[in-house]
Amino acid sequence: MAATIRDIKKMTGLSLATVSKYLNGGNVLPENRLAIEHAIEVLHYEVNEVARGLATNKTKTVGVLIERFDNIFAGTVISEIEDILRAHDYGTIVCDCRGDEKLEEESIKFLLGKRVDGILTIPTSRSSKYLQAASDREVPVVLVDRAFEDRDWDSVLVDNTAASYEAVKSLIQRGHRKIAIICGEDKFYTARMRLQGYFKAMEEADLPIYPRYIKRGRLEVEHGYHSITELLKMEDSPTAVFLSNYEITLGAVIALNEKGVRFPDDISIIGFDNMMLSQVVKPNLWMVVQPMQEIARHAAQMLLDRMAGRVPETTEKITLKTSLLPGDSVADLSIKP
Amino acid sequence: MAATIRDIKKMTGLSLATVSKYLNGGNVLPENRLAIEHAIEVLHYEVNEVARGLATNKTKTVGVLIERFDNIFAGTVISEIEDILRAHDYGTIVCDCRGDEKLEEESIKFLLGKRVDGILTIPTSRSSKYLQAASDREVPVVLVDRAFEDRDWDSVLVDNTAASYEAVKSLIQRGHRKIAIICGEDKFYTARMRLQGYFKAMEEADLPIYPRYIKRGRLEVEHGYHSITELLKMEDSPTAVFLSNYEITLGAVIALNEKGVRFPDDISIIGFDNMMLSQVVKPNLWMVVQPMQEIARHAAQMLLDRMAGRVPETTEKITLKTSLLPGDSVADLSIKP
DNA sequence: CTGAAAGCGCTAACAC
DNA sequence: GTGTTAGCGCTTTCAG
Repeated sequence: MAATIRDIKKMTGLSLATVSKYLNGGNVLPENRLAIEHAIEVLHYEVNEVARGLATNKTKTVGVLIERFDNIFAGTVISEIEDILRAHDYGTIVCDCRGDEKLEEESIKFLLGKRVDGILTIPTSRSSKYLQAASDREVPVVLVDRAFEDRDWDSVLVDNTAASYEAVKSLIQRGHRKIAIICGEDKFYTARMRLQGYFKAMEEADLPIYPRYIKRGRLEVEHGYHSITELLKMEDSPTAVFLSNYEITLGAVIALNEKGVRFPDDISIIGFDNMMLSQVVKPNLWMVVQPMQEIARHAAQMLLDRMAGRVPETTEKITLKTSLLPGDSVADLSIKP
Repeated sequence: MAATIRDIKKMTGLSLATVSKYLNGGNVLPENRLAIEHAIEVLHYEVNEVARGLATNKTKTVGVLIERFDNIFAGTVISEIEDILRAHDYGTIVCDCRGDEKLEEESIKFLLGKRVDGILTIPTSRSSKYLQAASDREVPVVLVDRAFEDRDWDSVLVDNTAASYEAVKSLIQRGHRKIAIICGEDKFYTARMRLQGYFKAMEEADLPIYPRYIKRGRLEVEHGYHSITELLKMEDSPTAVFLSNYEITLGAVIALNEKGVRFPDDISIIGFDNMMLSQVVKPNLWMVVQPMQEIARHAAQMLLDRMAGRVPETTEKITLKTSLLPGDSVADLSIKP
């Protein structure tokens, strides 16, 4: 059996309180300090975090709830978050809900049952109701990437509207007028924002908005694949398509490759979220890139602050900027009118 | 404050033992059962897993330690593992060590400090020494994807030698004789095994093995990029290259694209690990594909068994088979001699 | 089947 | 600065 604080009490002749105090960084006479350190060494003592958790009502673990793991955005962000939290001695318990709203709600309950000290989540549901349980127990929650409209929460987001606006604008500047967008369902915050950016850019340039050029659907490879296929089949095909999410981008590229449709010769495209993909594909893709590390850093820090009791008057919303990575997947129509 | 077992004791007039027994699925008089259930409902009672953990010396959490998260293989496997474990009421605490052996050892200590009931790991280090601490405390460990030669551990692997053998053999069958391999450093179990498969296929076909065609290096995009660049620069360039890992594949494809080297016209390639990539790239890549879901399922189940005390006489090693996904990235040299 | 009581390993008053 | 003591919320003997 592992050594306990009592064993080191016996070995040193000190009291539990003194040992505990040492363990928690309190002041102890130098000689006692040495004695304790010696005993710890000899007995291979290590704090039992569970017992400490029961006594302090803190588990030093945080829950991370996301849609799925095998996703470049989530993977990178979590990787970074985990590192930061561990450096602060927090463990990271992960759950993925696979886009299932019911599972998402259950996962919160699950994490709460594990008594996590805080929760970081990239929401799937449209409503924040599933977070109520955490809120009820005063477990701090920080939203990552997506927000809710039914209630404000502490969150770290990117300016999705601007991201999309700039991408579409750069298409317009290169002479494109028939521009399509393949995006997510309206239930996703990010999808709505990105569509808004599209509208803004089109309106600003006085370009007509055709509903047939707006392809809403699930944020999956299939949606990108089928939507771009449909766009290509139209009599009045767009000259450019904005692929407003990673999976969509992947699906669209696969479809173009399969059909032998060349970009930018036959159609121009701008993708989303994965710098690496931009280079793997030939010609290199124009890409909207999110500052994943920064997102992670801010989110982790915000949660750390909340857990430490540093709570601002109102909810805090941090919005970061995306960048637009140029490639060779957009034709410049303005030079040969 | 959240309701405790004592509150429901008060409300029902029953004893702690009875309530506890109910909570743990024991037999209780129907009327008492009802009373307890009512109290639970009213008080919003939920078991405090931390207190339970202290009493039972089980935390119902497992630690997962991997090299990195933003990696298709690890991401997919963990996603699956987490799902299975959660269904059994286990939480998953993740750590990534970023390929740092020291961090890897510390992470085990960290997980042990969190009192996980078991550990699942894709090792980074060459020696299993870092797992000793877990072993000492009799915390079950299951290795995923990579094994050690210094000691046997329970593990779920794939037959890497066969995977590689088949890939290289399929190149040979298509008339290739000058075949290169870009692989990982010898310190990685998987790298050694994959190289062995290459040797086996070459020897079997009586083909000479040139050291200059064997490019060992870090399992990163850069290694793939630079190695294929060097191979192309040789006077006596290989006609085919086996890219024995996902990052290497990515790097090689990027390099080929950048330099305008066409495959399979200028060089044939077979990649590794990501079906999606196979389709994103044009022409479609030949790919060695690992059964990630199966790996995850077996690993999770094995750990669940160990934690439940089902321990076999000797260590258990499960070896799964990979498959070879055909594409258009390999030229058939045998038809135009 | 139920109850009383001890204890898991640690923290946190509170006295000294 | 140190020791005593009383819990944290639950499980688990052992009687009844």
